Amino acid sequence: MATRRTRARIEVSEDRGVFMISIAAELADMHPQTLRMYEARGLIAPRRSPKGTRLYSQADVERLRRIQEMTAELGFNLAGVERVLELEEEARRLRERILATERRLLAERAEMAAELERVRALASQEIQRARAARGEIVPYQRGGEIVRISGPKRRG
Amino acid sequence: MATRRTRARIEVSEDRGVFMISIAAELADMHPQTLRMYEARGLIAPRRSPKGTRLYSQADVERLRRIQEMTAELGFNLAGVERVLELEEEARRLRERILATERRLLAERAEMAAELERVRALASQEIQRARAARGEIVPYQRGGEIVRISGPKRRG
DNA sequence: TTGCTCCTCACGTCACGTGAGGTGGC
DNA sequence: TTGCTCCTCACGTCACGTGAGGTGGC
Repeated sequence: MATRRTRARIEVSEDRGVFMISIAAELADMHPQTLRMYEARGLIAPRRSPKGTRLYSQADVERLRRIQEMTAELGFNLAGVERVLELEEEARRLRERILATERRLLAERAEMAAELERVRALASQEIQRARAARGEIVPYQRGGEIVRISGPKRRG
Repeated sequence: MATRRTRARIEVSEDRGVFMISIAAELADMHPQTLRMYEARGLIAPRRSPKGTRLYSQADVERLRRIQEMTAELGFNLAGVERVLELEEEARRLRERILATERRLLAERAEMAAELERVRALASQEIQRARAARGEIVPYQRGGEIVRISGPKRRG
């Protein structure tokens, strides 16, 4: 194998427990004891090593930072933090649902427009066929008539 | 005027200031001083009489009850209460928007179905006209041909 | 005068964060 | 041994609720 010139950044799953409590506390700018307290209150649930040591994931640290922001900067108590986290999650889901519904609206519009186009084309064909019904040859310039969606109907 | 047998319930606008602080406090199950404190913190804004007496509306009392629930039962502090009230309002607006978008989806579907029907009817008419073009009489039973939305096209 | 209003100040309580103290395994 | 982990207990601080105290107008 060739010698590596650049170091690859280690890829770690967001949910994998990788930080022991002292590291997680430092990353979240909290006291380690505070993390234990939050766990006792059910605000955070780090994994444990086989020996019982807490292992915090990237996502855990992210959550801790959000909690830190709410308690230290915004002044919420822990009961409020729990509810706010729930409500923000709910708002996120609602926004997703709005996006999905709006996308569906656009998709159905396109679908219906295509359907209308198809129906118009078919109608045009049928009219051609009806005109040519008795073996007559229909001149090309008279055959381009199209049925319009709306507005006054055109007469040839 | 005839004597009234039944008393009409007095109709009061939701936003009209009608309760003095002692009444509002009793209705919200709070200490009057607590209401003054909440006002100082910007959590509630009762109107004032010309003399300066606070006048709480039905909506104010409703809001106070919600706050009372959040502080006394759920244990939020006031910073949390403020944020939760905001987020609940946001969730309410998002849900409204979902309903509006879904209603619009249904309306557009109906509109497009009607449009398709109109185009099909027009096409049918054109075909009739084409067949009758040279003064021929088109028998009624052959004239009912319709352009189909989808599926294999029918041949007469 | 009584009972309300207005206001400010102060105290008690409780939640929360953190420090201490003692244990155990790399 | 050092420095981490685990745990429980206890204390300091701060927010919040409420009581007290003094004022003023129906």
